[in-house]
Amino acid sequence: MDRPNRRPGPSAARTSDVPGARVIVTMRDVARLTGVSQSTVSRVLSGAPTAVPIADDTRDRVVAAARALGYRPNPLARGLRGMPTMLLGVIVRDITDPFFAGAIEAVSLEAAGRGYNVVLGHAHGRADEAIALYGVLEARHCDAIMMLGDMSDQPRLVDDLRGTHIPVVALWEGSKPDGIASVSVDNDAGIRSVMDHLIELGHRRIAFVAGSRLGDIREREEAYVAALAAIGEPVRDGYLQYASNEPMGGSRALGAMLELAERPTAVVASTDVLAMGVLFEANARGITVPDELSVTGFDDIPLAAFSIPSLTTLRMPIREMVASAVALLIDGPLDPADPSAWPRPIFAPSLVIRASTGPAAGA
Amino acid sequence: MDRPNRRPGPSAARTSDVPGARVIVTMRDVARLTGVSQSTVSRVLSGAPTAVPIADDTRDRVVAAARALGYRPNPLARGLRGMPTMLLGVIVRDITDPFFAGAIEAVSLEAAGRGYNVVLGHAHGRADEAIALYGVLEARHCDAIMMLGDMSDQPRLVDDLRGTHIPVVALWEGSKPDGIASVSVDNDAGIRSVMDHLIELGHRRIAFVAGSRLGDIREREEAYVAALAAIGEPVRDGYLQYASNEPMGGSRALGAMLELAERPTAVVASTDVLAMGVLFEANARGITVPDELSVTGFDDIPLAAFSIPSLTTLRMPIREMVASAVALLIDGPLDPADPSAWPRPIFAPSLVIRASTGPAAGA
DNA sequence: TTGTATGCGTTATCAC
DNA sequence: GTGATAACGCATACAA
Repeated sequence: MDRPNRRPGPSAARTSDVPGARVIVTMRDVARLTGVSQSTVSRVLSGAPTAVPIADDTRDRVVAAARALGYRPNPLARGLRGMPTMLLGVIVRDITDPFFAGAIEAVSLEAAGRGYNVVLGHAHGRADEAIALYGVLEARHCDAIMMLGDMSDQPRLVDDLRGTHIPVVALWEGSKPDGIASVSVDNDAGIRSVMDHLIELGHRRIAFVAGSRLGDIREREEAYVAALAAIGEPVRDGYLQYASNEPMGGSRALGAMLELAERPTAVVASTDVLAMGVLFEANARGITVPDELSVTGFDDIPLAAFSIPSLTTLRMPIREMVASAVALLIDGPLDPADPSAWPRPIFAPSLVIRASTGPAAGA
Repeated sequence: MDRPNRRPGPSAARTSDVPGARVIVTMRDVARLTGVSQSTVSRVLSGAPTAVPIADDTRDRVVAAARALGYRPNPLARGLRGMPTMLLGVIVRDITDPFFAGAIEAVSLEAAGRGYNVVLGHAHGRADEAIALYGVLEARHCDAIMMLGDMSDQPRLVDDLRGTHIPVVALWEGSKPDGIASVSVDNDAGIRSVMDHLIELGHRRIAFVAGSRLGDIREREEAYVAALAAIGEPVRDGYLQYASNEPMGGSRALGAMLELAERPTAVVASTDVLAMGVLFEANARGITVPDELSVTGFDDIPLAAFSIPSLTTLRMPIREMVASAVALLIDGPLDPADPSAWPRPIFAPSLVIRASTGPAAGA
């Protein structure tokens, strides 16, 4: 006999206890107070619609007692019994990326609307890998898991996920199939539309800043190369810069580009955060945007409309994508037996033209 | 006999199963395969240092079997037994605030370092209130709870928290005592130091933009008023603007201030996000920062160094504060019996002078 | 050194 | 209508 839990005594949970040291009140406590059996209490309190009819009188008394004692169901016990935990696991690479922060907000909202809570696992960088997430996963303590961003550089994690028995869906992992259901954005269409926009403005010397968000970014990069090829332009030396997804990355990338003999007249950044850095660096070097240099981003983070000048970018349909992912997870037609039949919705971003793009100098 | 869990049969969890439909393997499965009892498996696998000695041979076989079967401990069951869940509950008002995003990152990192995972509860706005957090709290399913930002406009939530039996600490709630342990920042000292900085630069007509982060913001506002009083300046009409904590808020606030007959020469924004909006609006109206207008923020979010011009602000010692809060929670000297003895550490922000502040025009 | 038995708080399956 | 009772997966007091 052992009782690791603090529990002062059998007749605990009196109204006036040591303040701040409230006690765990279980169904048995409620049952004792009501004078019924614990299983009756369960029937009343578990919310199971009407498994069997219950006397109104009994029900009322139980409810009253439960309230009086301050009864709270123990989700651990419920979970152990196989009930849904109403927890949605979310694994994200980087919370500090405003884009993902917005996505988390959207997930959290969508989840709340369905009565779910969000458990956030943070995949900070490669190093910590699955460690930080282990609990969240092997936990199987969430009813479903959502991955935000491409984690394919963490093979162990992806394996773990694939091996789990609860539904998993990946958002923004890029649209390669890897045995995980996914909801993605049409990066190719997005980049094509900014490129078209710039080309229409007369730009030909268009550079690109790739970021560290992996899957999505790679697709954007490829789309950039393809779009350039489509108008018969080469990817000039130094026009394709790789940076970590921070303002500093964009700043450095532009710095490098400005060293070039043939400077670009436009820079397509693969994320808004990078674009912010590009704008900053341009300003620091006395280059006027958009007169001397056009700049575009991707994501349309909240601050994109307030950069100087405001940023032309691609708006991500975050809410729609998140809603779609949550639906997949919860209303879940994700038949484990046939992953090839899983839907893989793809959403289109929309071009938002603001003040950071203009006609090419001398066009 | 009921079994809500999917479990194909006793000898399940074979290596080659239906892919994607893995099975739940328990200690009993491991025990059966090893030929020992479930409790021996528990002793080996639970990691309890050396409750009692175990034969090396047995241990090895158990470990091997566990690995072969892909055994994962069930945290629900562990939790039910009263073991720590290694979960840290974090409740935050607004993830999309880059400051809080950074804080969450810090918490997540600090928690991971101690083997904890983070469960995020999102307190989006007043409306959803405790609802979204209910699970996280009454759950008592986290070992400890951390509140990020002032939630005092959600009295029900705060009550729930105070009534809970696990340690709770509030970060950035402002330093008013309300029966919850807290770690806060010295808003007064912070604002005093920017005000001193501006005053030294010759500014007298200094305006303030208050934001919606409640507790902290109120203190900053009071400090602003006090600092002005200290140099014998009144709070001029329209110099104290209230805005929601978004760039647009700052933008509108500056707009209003520019209508005034006596325009301010400096604007102290209560957060960096607001300051971004102020910078944007100033630029939109052709007002040069810092020549015609000095602008300051509070928080030092990552983008603050990359605004145009880069923002003079107060750096929040996030990591130190978070570490302190986590220590309080986990190494926890939080005696429930005596809340008045709880430590309430206060950290000082440091002034970071960048390009958005300069001498007052005509000084 | 290992096995047996018990209980954590629930839900679900029986009887009554 | 309601009350016993058996699990859920795990950790431990106790016996062997």
